[in-house]
Amino acid sequence: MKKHNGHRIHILHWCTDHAMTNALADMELTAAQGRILGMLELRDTPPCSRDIEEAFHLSHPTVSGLLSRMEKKGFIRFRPDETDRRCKRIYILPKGQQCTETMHKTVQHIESRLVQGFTKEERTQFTALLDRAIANMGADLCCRKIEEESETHD
Amino acid sequence: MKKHNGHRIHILHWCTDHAMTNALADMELTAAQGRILGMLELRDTPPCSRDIEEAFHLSHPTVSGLLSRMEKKGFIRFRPDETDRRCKRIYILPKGQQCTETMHKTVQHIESRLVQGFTKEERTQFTALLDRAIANMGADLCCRKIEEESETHD
DNA sequence: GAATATCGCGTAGCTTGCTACATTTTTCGG
DNA sequence: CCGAAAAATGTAGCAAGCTACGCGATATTC
Repeated sequence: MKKHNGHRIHILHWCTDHAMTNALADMELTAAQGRILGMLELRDTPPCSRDIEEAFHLSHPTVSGLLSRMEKKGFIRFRPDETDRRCKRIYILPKGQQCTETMHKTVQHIESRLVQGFTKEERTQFTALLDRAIANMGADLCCRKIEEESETHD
Repeated sequence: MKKHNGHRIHILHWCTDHAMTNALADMELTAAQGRILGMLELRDTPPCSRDIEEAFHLSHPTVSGLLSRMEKKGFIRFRPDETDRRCKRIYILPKGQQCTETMHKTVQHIESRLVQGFTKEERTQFTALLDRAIANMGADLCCRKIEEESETHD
């Protein structure tokens, strides 16, 4: 229908997200929750909500909701920080630990499927063009904070 | 943080959607509502919900919610079909009509910003690679229905 | 040391996406 | 012609994103 690159990105995002959702559904994990679990596993010190917000560029109510659902399902556990009584550190539980391997495999699987059939040069160029497009959108920093610049249309 | 193409697509989607949201905020329109409005304008015959679901690959409760909010804000109006009493046709109202021009300009603006600084060859290749990636994800048909094929990880 | 600012988190309430089920109307088969 | 299937919509309830506001704990400043 629409032949815009924006539309293509929309579809591609939909596909990868959907593939992730499907792959994790058996474990009662959603895509967003899986991503958090994968991050928890890589950390040596248990993070607090704030750390997750920054890592994924999400608002704190969003993270709060995700974590409480993950806690309810037994993937993680909260425990108050010993020195700073404001923050609750997030500990991954065995049930959560078990899912991380599948999670990482799924990410890899989707990654390889995305560029299936691409030559080495095409893969390099694909990544490079995506990065340049991101930079064009003013998000080379990391995404977030683009405001105040969409009024360039005469 | 993550160096996956999947992550890049995630960010890019976030950026384009955010840019659209910002550009339409003044008119009390959200990105999803704007897209629908843009489609309404191009049609000669007023569509029913079903048509919109198919055009954007959305579920009918999603479309239903979008439309009812758009109706509440005075962008559109429902009117029962004369022959088929099941479906309600969707008519764009003047207030909605006024927004479509800005909508289309915004889409164009984002499009050109995305590939800003790309040579003609790079633009062609970018589009081609995106299309191939979409086809790889099993969505060459249009997206949707990928199920039953994410278990290829040994 | 007390007042104030900042930080981490919680809750309320919104939009947009989904699935699953119900309802009504149309269509189709016997 | 009547009953069953299919089609269009509606409703309930959930996940994941957001902003705005509030509250308690820590930090800072005078």
